[in-house]
Amino acid sequence: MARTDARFREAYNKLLVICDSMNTGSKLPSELVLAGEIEVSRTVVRSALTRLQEQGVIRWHGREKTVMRSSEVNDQLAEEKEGVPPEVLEAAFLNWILRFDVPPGTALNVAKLSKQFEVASHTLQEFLAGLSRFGLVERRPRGGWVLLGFTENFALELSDFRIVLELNAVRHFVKLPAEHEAREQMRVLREQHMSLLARIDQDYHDFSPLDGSFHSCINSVVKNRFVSEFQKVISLIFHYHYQWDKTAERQRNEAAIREHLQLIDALDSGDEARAIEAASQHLATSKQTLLSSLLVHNLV
Amino acid sequence: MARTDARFREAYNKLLVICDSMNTGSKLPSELVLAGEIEVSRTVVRSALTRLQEQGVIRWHGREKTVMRSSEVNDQLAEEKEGVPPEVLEAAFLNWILRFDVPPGTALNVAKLSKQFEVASHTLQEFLAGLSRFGLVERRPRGGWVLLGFTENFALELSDFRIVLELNAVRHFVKLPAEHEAREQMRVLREQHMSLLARIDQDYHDFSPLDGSFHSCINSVVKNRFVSEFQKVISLIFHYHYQWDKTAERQRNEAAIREHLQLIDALDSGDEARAIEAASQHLATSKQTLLSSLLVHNLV
DNA sequence: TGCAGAGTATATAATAATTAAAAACAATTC
DNA sequence: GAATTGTTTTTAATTATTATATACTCTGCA
Repeated sequence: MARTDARFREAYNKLLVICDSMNTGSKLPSELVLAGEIEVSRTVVRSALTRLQEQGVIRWHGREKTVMRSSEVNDQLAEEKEGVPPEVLEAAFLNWILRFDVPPGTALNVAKLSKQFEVASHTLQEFLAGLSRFGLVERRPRGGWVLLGFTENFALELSDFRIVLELNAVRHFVKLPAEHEAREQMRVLREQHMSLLARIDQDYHDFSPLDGSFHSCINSVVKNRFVSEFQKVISLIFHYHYQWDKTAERQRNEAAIREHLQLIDALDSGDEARAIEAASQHLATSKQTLLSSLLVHNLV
Repeated sequence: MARTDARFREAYNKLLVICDSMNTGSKLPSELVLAGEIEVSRTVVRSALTRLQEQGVIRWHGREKTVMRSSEVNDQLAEEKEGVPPEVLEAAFLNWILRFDVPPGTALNVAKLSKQFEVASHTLQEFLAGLSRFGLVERRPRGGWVLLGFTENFALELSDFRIVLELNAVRHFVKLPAEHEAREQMRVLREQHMSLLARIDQDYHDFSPLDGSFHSCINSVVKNRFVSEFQKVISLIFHYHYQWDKTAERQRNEAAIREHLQLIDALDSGDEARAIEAASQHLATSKQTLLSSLLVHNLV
């Protein structure tokens, strides 16, 4: 077999529905109209029509396509489930590495991984090629891939890069007018931080999503495809690691909230130097947390 | 045929040489030793040995491999040429886009392009997957790729990102001790700039490589895999565009040299604010040049 | 018995071949 | 002559095949 005929099956079933919606004896529209309706090419419509004629649902002669009977349940062709979208694959892959603590230097087996993540092997191949741009995996001379990160160095460089990007975002942020959307959002975030701080003893687990919203709000002011692409990977990695290292989670989160509030105030004041100072402070803490979580993990 | 047997052919030819270096009647070493010597797996050695026996060059029985005759010219198997290394592919691809002015939105045909660049189609596939991380190409829903850049927006975002990275590098650079390798290099670059400035009227073409060395010297102080990866693409794109826009090249280059010298002095002084100021100035000019070169080109 | 090397089986990844789908083109009908 | 259908060509996704790598078993000798 070559590729699957999922597209054909889907088109066939949709055509059945169209036939049912019409009275027996009436004529179907032209191939082009049907193709437009089902959103496939004429070729697929034609092969579906051929099958319909074989099944006796229609009589097809020249440009006359007459509906002969309404469809039955077993006329339907079984449709296969859709493939996994790339973002899900990315999350699943990173999750796998972090959760099962896959060591750096591990050889990645494309065939095995593609089964594990339930994607076509060439999809995974492409995904790895993309990741190799981030230095997370590397192609071996004659076939195969190796996982390079998360070494301490990788975490260090990632953190440093994050700091560069986020300080840049802060510089943009302080220059925004008060009525800007992001400023609005930040005021809401400020309230949420205050609220969480008041009930930190019980609800310190709620910090992780708040942290995510906070940082993505800051970064949202930089409209840059390169930055966004990186931000996606960075936030995933930080997110997973935070979930991981449970030591002193309450204190850690409380301290982070206070740092966030300081930064929010600084951003509000429009004082760039102060904002950079507050952001640097917080990002340095974040970096330290990531590194120590790696260290703790490697000791286990 | 499936994959090429280049590896086998190479091994076979190397084995012929080894046989020739021994006297007729003497015994070859073990399979494992031969494999180690030729740097292939035992499997390949064994299939080569089988072929050698078929050709009557050796007699092989159990662990006895006796050399029967010395090789003739037509015993040699023709070896195919090596594939294209990935950096060359990257350069060739960008070159193609920029030189032939491939418009944004162009559908990329993997089969055709892989022939054009003389690489395996899956090599190109992987390469495109990598580029998609930079937002230069995009996968279409059902197969195929589209070229997204170089639109004006792409150039803008690229320039902005470059500015972020390079200002960060400058911040690192000013903190370096006087005896640091990069400082040393910068002193040499300063001389080269002065020298070129003196003979700018004739030799203004020589600026492009000097510009490349200058910027890569600055960026070399940031040891970060993410930064380096981006820098590679960025410098390629800027390089190509500069070669392109020939309007006022002499004046443009002279002005750039003066800006470089200002930045070198500022870096030398260790005054961060001054260095950032000089770098911003130069990078802004650079950005403008890139944008106007795009504009000029689109008018043609 | 231990071990070095030979033989065998299985796994993996690169590529060719195949096929579904799309698009381009030509022919036909109203 | 416009719309529609029939046919051919092109394209890329996926499978099948094969070269290569590796893991494992077997054998002969010290």
